[in-house]
Amino acid sequence: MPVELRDTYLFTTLTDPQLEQVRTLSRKINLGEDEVLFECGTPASRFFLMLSGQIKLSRLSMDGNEKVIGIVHPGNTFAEALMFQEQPSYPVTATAIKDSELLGFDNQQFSQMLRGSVDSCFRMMGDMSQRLRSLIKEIDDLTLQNATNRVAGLLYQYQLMREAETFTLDAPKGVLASRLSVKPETFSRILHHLSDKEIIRVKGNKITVLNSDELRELSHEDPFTGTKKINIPGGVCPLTGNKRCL
Amino acid sequence: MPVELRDTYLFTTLTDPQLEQVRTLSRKINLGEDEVLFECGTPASRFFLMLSGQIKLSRLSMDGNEKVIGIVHPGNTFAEALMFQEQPSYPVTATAIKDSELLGFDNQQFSQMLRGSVDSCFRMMGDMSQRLRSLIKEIDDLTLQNATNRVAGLLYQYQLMREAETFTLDAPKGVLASRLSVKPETFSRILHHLSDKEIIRVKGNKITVLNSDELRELSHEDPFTGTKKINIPGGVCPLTGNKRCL
DNA sequence: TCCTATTTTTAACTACACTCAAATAAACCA
DNA sequence: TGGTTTATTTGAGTGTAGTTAAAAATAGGA
Repeated sequence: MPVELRDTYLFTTLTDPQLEQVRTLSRKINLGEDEVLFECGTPASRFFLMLSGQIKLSRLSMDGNEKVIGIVHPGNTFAEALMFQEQPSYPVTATAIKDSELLGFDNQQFSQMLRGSVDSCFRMMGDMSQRLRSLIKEIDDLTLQNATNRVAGLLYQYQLMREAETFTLDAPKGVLASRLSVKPETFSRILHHLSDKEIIRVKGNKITVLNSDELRELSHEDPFTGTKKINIPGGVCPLTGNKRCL
Repeated sequence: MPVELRDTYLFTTLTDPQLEQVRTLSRKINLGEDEVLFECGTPASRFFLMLSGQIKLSRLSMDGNEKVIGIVHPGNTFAEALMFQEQPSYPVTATAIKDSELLGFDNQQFSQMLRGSVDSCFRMMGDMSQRLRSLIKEIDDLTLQNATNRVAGLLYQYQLMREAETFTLDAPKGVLASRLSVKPETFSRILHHLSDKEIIRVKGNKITVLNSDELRELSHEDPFTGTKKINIPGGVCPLTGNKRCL
């Protein structure tokens, strides 16, 4: 199904004329695999809505190591938060990892339109708030969880999203590894290890979850809220009866 | 100097009557050292402005490890982004590490006021955008920089902010260590090591920078923009002539 | 289909930062 | 002031994930 402008989180509160205005501001962009949309450090004048394909957002360290900060899927917008900075520059490089179609929106013009719609401002703020939350979770993962926890967490998320025991990893393992801040070799070893313990079965990029409970346990995620379990002294989550959750 | 409401980033665009309204919504809060303002996972109904003291924002892993996500200083607001979530709950625990005074603002009421001021919405979005950027930098630090780089980065930031070769670490070393996701022992060892190389001199919590260039080099920060240097294939930062920077 | 290029896996080894333990230093309070 | 607690430092040993290298599997093109 094609992505509809009005179904996009950021645009749902717009009136028809506003939506039409937004449509006229947008420019269609096509990217081939491995093509770069923008590079880290360059001035940011547009933000984007994915229509199809897949894009990775990444940073490169001085010694040449790449860290994938995020993977963008159809229906998602990205780089919109930069609109509100003085002299915005992209903090990541965006590279298509599949042939992709997207819409680009001019920051200035969109910002102008936002001024006419407090509702859209609130949408935007909800969106940014969500992103902040997920980045905090990410920092939590990086600092308080080990590599196995993170891999388990990824697989558990896949299982929840696909609502199936068997699913396909939709990005190359190397990219997923970098997303988790783990080397490809380590990622491979961990998958193997989880196989040995009969928690999952791996066949190429197809994964079957054999023991979902154990996987969730390893991922330190809360079953009900789908969020990270964290230890609060004496605290119990009012929703789940589990230890209090984020 | 006491913190003035109208000098606070979030409130500077408010009109006098709006500011007065905000003032009436605020409630003064006093915290003693080690007192907890809110706990991770509890429902969030207010956000805060620091007037004096110091507060740490932290998370606890299942096995009891603490990670300090941030340290809040007078003049800063925190937890305001939660206002825009459906059923907001604090993603961190806030604990005073010095006796502190703050103002609490009711989310509902403040949100209502925001609807009357697009300018303030834009302030808020600028604020959140900034926070997003700093969290991305944080993830960069955690994944692409080693412990020494991070400690050097912290010291370099102190030096820039204080505009002095000699400065005082304003939080216990253990807290700073956790802020950097490093164990206190490792933090201590790295300071010692930097002393040995005559890059800094350490005397209790007083640090003197002896070799600022070397410190900056170790921190991988860009001298001009004050932001992280990252490697972009073939790219040079137009501002600094350095490798392109974030 | 073969051949090449890329990705993934396996294996042996290494190192950075952690753990554990104890000594020292600093802060706190009676 | 002395005595207790807490924070910091130092030392020795360990483990997790990274590095290096090479084999195996997979994908892609002629």
